[in-house]
Amino acid sequence: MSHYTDPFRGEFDSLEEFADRVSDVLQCPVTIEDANHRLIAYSAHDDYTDPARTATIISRRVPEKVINSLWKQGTIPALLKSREPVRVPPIPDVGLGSRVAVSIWKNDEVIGFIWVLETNRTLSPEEMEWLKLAAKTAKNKVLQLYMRKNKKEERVQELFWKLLTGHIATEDEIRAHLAAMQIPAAPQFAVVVFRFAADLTVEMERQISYLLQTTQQLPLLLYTTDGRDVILLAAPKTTDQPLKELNGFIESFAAKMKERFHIHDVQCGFGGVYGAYRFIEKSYREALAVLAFKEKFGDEIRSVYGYAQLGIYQFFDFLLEQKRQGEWANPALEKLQSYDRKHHSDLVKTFETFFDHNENVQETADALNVHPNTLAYRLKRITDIAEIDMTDMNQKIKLYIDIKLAKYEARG
Amino acid sequence: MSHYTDPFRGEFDSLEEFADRVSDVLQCPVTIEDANHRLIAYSAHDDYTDPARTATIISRRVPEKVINSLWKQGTIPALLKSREPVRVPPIPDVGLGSRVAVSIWKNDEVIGFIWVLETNRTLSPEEMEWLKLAAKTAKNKVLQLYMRKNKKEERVQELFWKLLTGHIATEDEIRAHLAAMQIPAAPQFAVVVFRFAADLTVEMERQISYLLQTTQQLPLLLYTTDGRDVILLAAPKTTDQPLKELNGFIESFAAKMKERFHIHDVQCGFGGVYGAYRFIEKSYREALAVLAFKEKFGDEIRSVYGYAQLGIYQFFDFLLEQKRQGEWANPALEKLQSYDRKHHSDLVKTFETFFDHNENVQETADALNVHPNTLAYRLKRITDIAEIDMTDMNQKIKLYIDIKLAKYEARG
DNA sequence: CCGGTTTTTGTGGATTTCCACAAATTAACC
DNA sequence: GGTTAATTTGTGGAAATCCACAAAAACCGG
Repeated sequence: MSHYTDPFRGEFDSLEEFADRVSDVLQCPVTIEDANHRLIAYSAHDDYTDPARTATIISRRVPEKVINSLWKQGTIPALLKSREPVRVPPIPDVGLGSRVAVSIWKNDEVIGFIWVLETNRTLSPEEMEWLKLAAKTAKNKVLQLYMRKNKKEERVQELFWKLLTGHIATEDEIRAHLAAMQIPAAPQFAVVVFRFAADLTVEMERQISYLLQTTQQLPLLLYTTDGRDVILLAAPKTTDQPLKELNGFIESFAAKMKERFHIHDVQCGFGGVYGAYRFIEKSYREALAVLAFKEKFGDEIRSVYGYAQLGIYQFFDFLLEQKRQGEWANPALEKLQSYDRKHHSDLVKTFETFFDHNENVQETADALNVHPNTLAYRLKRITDIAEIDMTDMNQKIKLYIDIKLAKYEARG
Repeated sequence: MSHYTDPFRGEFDSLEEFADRVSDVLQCPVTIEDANHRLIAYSAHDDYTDPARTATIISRRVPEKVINSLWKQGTIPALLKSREPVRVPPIPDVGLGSRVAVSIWKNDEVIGFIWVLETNRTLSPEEMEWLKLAAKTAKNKVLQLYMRKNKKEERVQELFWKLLTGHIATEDEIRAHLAAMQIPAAPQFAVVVFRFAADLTVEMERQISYLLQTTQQLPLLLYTTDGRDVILLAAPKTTDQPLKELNGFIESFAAKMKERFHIHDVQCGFGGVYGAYRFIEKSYREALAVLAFKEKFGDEIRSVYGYAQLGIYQFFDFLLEQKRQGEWANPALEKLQSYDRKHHSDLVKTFETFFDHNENVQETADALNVHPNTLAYRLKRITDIAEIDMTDMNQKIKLYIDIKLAKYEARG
């Protein structure tokens, strides 16, 4: 094929026009997406599209489950690796018919995709080459869009930082700014922070951004990064169980980071869920607090992400301060500790573990590798030595808190 | 009988001498006690005494169990009412042989007792009259002792107040003062405060003092009063389970106040058990804190006396302060509360009660008058509405604390 | 007042806890 | 090194919890 026969020569006013042209050439419906699978353009005069394409056009983004399938099935990894068109077998589960795709490149980076739906025909090898050519031709247009988006993105990030640091005071002012940036209002939201093992590289940032953009579990209003942190403003859809939603999102995000990009070691915390924008700063501080605690109490609160689930740790900073200045003694704990030292026993740890496991005898015994009766014996011993009443939740709680607080202090 | 034949005429150098004289006249062992059953004097040249008397002389006070028997059996009440001698049948349980007793009066107040042990004889009516006369004669001598004791008592009380208010700084200085007042050293102690319904009357003060003086459950180093408070420095004998000892003492004190003097409505609190005198002030403050909490959380901590048993309430003042200045929100609690308001339900109370009863299903269901399954249902409801995980002690504790804290704030 | 939802109570059975007692093992102290 | 005390493990039966399912009863919005 020579460039003399290039069917995509000439000027195109818009990407829509270009999509139509490609569609004309290949006699198939065509969709153009950016690197994050957001719809950029699509060919209009098609008689047939599959459900996946319809959904993509309606919501202006590829449905997440479709993206997931394409990842699992290997199409997207292939597109990210090679500039060659890739044929995608149908995936009826997600309403995806047979299609051919190619990635759009700028230097070494993929900045978009062209999808061709093979409705009632199969592309010939020559047509596949044309498609490749189309991808090259699309590059500049897509890039312009990219630049515009990036500019906007920068302004949005600046706004986000102002919110995170509490530099915009009134609710109305915040609303005005957000509206100006086309950021939709949300009845409630929380700041989510992902913290990686090391400072983010450009490559990682792209991968993260990709994951976040393609996530549809819950709307993400704002996004920025800071050193090794990725900071989001997430808006749970239900007022009913927002925490559940956030937890689900975080776990799936972490799972995907691992699966697709082999990045482990992602910590995460999110602050309180609030309904007024002026609490963004607070939610951010809380998210950071969660991360700080996770560093100190790694084991205990591994599966905790939300500030609300931090439970008693929420006021540990206060308590510690109190403990340090005042004479905060817990004779019960001291007695147990001195007993442990003297008899090389593990009463404190036993009690702590017992509570860590929700006072469940079986679980605790397993965790400590002892017989349930041993546990019972030790607990009875604790009641005697520490003079605490195991039927009095109040006293038990106090001891538990003091144990954890001592740990916190030691690691402080 | 005329006063011409008064066998107790003349001067006596000491009460010992007088006791011997009475013993000579009545041909029986004689013991003289003050109003609080402390030994003042006893006749020396007796061939036989019963175990109760021996014990009294050895420890310079009547054993508590003997006093208890004499109260139960009616002797002491009788002596406190009438100036007539009273015959006491033997009480073998406490080693008490048959005896005759008479009270020593000053105006309308009993200031002491004379006990005559009927070893191998029974006093004749005439001898009973002599005994009555002896009581009259003893009055002045006993009174002198009383005055001296009161003077000393005043100085001791002054010292106690200095300790309670932290006006003596160094440990050595405190030790010196206590030694000068003949107050024995103790390895550990706590400040105990009894609070009565109204300001103490002279009469009540005497009764309280009587009870405290005759208590031998644990040594009381210092004693004073303040409005409706009686303040003690108590020294538990065992370092092992001092709290148990203190609790026992308090409960028996309250029981006796009720039984013997029909005084109910005695609140009590005691501070931490410390080993250094400079902590007396702290222990006192803690005791007062316990009483303050008991006023607000009457039901919940009815059976709590010790600061150590206050558990989480210990840091409630502090938390409340935080809550009031910062924005301390618990979305979980708020959701529950709003649900309760909307549906006229009792989820918050249910959870609170559940924890008050140590997460015991049966007990809680009884306390709330509902079926155990109802309780289970409500708890499940709570997990959904408040989005808290009932298998996570940490979150449960946080909610519990916030519930109690809200209560505390409301009553603050 | 009706129809659907929420709440309460009931039943039964598998599982767990609780308790008391005892044997076996370990630690501690002359 | 031997003896006592402390700790761990085992056994068995009564009691309590947990769970699923279902029938009442109460509540609510139209």
